[in-house]
Amino acid sequence: MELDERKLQILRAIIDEYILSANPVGSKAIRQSAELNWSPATIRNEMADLEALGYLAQPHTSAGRIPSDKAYRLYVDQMLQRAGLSEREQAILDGYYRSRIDGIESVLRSTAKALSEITHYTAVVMMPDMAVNRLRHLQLVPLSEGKALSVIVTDAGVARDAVIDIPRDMTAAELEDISRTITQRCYNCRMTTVAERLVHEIGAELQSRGDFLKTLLARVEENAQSGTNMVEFSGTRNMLRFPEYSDVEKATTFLATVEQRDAIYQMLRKASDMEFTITIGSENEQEGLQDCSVVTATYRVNDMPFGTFGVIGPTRMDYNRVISVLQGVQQNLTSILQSFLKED
Amino acid sequence: MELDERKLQILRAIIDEYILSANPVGSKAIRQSAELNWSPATIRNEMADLEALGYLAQPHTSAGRIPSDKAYRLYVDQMLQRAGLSEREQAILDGYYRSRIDGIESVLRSTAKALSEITHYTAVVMMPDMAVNRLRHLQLVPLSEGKALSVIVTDAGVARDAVIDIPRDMTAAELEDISRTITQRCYNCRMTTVAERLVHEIGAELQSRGDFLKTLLARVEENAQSGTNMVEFSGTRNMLRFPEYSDVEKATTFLATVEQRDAIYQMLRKASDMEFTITIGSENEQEGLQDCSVVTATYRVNDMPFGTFGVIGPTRMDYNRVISVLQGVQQNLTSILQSFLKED
DNA sequence: CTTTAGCACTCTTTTCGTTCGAGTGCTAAT
DNA sequence: ATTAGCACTCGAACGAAAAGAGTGCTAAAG
Repeated sequence: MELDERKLQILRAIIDEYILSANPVGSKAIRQSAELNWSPATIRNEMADLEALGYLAQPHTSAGRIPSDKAYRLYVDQMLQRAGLSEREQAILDGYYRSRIDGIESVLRSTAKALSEITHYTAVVMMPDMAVNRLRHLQLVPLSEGKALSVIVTDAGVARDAVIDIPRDMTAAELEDISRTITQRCYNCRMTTVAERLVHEIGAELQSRGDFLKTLLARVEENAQSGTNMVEFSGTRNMLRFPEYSDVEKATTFLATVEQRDAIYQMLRKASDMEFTITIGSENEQEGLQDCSVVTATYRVNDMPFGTFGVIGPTRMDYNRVISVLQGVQQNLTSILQSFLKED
Repeated sequence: MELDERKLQILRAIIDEYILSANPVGSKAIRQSAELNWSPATIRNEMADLEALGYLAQPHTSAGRIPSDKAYRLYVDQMLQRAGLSEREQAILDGYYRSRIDGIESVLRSTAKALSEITHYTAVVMMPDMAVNRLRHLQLVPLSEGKALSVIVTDAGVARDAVIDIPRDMTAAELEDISRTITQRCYNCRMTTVAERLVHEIGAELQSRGDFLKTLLARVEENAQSGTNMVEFSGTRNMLRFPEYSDVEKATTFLATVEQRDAIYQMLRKASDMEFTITIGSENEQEGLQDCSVVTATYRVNDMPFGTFGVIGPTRMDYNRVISVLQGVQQNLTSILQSFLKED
């Protein structure tokens, strides 16, 4: 049995309708909503076939059909219709971008908020991954005896800080000296290579402080990739509006999954090779997202993939709109970040 | 009609029971659970009195009584029994504090997580308010033509950064120069006075860049108090577990209120005068928290109030435990921060 | 005068059977 | 190959009845 044109049309109509209503859709409903001119009986026959092929499922004998994950997969692979941002959507986005913007992270946070407001799903953004960026400045600021704050600034305009231990006899001047030396020597090095370079080139120069430098490097590296707080959510509560989460139990597991930021971060990292990804229901490895779909987009600066953001919603999410919105936001985001960071 | 000893005992028993069960409590239930030796009839009479006095309410004629906000107020004012952290609770807290700690903000985030795990309510922490802190370092790092990143470090070990516009002809050396000058001149000034001082003392020195300095100052000031992301929540989903939020509608409004971070931030700021505050139900000004109670504690470093954290839960929260936990956490937090930042 | 046993009453919650309706699969006619 | 017709299935909605929890009041007991 093959998927002929009619079966596809019917399947599509069912998916469209189900996305809209969240209710199992029957043969009559389809005919009306999609203006298909076959009789309900014919449609029923086709639906039985589609079920046998695994594209549809029936919650119980006397209910309509709901699309399976396999159906959504087909839908997004073959039936997607991309559009741009609507005027209203662009306006919302602009609104967020017009407000105080004081760095990449705040742009990204605003992006998350806009995304969740526009789509009414849960939005998630990954903060830029420092590993691919280049060092612009390292500053060690003395705090108290034995403690200092290390601040790293990258070419992407991202700063990260951490309290570190320093030898008790280290002076402010010495810290300043180390800061300057490292900054000069490693200027424009990728964060991943700062450590090597330091060991090779500076070792001799600052030899007396070898031990300290080693721990410092370890901290810098750790700091650069620190996964905590590397992912920001917005609109998690939107999920509660959907009938699939009217059961508080389900809503709670969803929120628990999301509060587990690490897992989501890993997911986005994996997605960061691809310009777009769509992961449907059971395709999600992450436990607790099996009833969700995740759509991601990766933004770039100077043609380097920079970070990933996305939308999480029920499997019956409006893929057309979500993909359109993500694409639009991706463009907006790219151009804003570009204006921050144009190569000089 | 007065509140004699018996009425108080009964009221207390009702509150204790209601906190535990969330169900209206009747005259029999009380007698059993609290081992009060009056007959149900007597207790009923007293309950009628307590209702007349406004301490109890009846959802409907044939139900038990539930405590009013007024009752909780009496309860927390007169009947609170503080205890320390239990061993289990201290262990949870230690667990969070043992993990990567790379600065005040991460300590605070861990605190929020621990608090929500320990209490099973929603925890909230306010990030330290820079206004009271002193400048340790200001660094301007060039990013691209016309853009730089300004980084401020305070004596509290907190760094804030913002992308700023700079004159197109400004060189890296000049930026470095300005950074050094400001750092030297304003070292250990309160953030609130940095602006003044700059205008008075440095104006002459860096006069040619007067305009730039003015905008820079404005940005610094704005940056120091920037309210965004100044408050961190943990365990908002815990609220869904409580029967008072089994209605998805209510849960949604709660989450919406919380996602409105500004309002909560203002609330915590107001609470930051007091070592502890307890705000019960309708006492909350914030719309959407009328069915919640908020308990806050303020942590100090070097005897300066530094920031505030707290717990949000249903009005029938376990005030005894929450206050005990907050007190314990406050002590732990104070000693950790002190170790970071001891005056030198 | 206070306390308590007893009881009728109220109001919600639960249960259970019935009906209703949406949708199906099959059969037979077109 | 398509479609009209029809019997059948099964959840959702409804409603009456029963159960249950708790009260307020009255009158008796301490």
